Amino acid sequence: MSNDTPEELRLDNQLCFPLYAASRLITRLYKDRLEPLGITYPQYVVMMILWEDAPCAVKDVGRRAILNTNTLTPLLKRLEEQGYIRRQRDGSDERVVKIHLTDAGLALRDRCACVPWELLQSCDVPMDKVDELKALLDELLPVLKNSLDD
Amino acid sequence: MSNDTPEELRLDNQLCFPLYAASRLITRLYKDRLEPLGITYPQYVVMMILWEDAPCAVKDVGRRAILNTNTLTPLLKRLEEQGYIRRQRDGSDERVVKIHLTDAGLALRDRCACVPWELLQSCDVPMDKVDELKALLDELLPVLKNSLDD
DNA sequence: GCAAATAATATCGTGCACGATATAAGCTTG
DNA sequence: CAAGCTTATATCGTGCACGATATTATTTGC
Repeated sequence: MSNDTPEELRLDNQLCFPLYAASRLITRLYKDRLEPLGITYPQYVVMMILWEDAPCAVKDVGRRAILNTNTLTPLLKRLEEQGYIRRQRDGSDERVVKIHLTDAGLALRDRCACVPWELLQSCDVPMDKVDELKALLDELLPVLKNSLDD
Repeated sequence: MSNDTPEELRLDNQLCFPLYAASRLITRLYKDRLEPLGITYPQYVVMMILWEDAPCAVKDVGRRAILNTNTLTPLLKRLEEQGYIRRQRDGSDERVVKIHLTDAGLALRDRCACVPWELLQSCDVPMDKVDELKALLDELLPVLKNSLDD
């Protein structure tokens, strides 16, 4: 019996599926290393942004992480409960909530320093492939952002 | 004031972040085209598997989609409510739930046929880059699966 | 045959992700 | 300076994702 599914609807021919699957698998890999620190992968992304830019408005965190406040507000509240950040209204513009790093939040950076390296070690994927993949994704990302603005 | 964040913790140096971001952006792109059909992107992935393999045990859908029953069971129930599939215990092994396509489920395939092509058109990303990216991801995926089994 | 191990689904709890809507502060323009 | 527009954040509802655990059916070893 032949299968009439057209080629373009076969799972193995999709670009999006391996992207979607790889993203989830990597999040699982991170979990083992981030769970002892009490944070999730999306929280880790937000912390990376804050380690570079804090103090930083919620809006600016969202712009870099490509996340809206409906995702960020509860996530930031959880980070605040953990004691890693402080949320504080900006005096000069009361609409803005600025995110500040606490001492624990800054200290967390040192405890995370080995995570990216350890992760690369754990799955032996060749370094040149990683670089190639990253270059392609960095090219794709702005294109995707643009087509969502239309 | 200098920023002491080590290079490997900078967001722009991560491989995983653009993967995570691109995956989410693409899901948003799909949303516009799948919403009129009443399904989400993960449901679309499951339907692609069923168009190839139905009738098919939940376990086998999960193996291909890389999803466990805690995600699949509710997702499949929603597809059943929409009338696209039928869930039915296997007579020869009562543990197994086989997923069957309904007529509407099969008809949905034709209505989805243009989706992958339309999506590629909507964001003008060059075809050779897409192929390159897909090849790299198909190489990465098995490696990731392996390192999660350890 | 029957207890223990294994296998296939299901359920539960927590945390994203996101469209839609609400709220409140600031800005603008007549 | 007031009505209306814009901006920043928050809230709500739905649907993944997934670790942990429960449930029921089959298989395995004695």
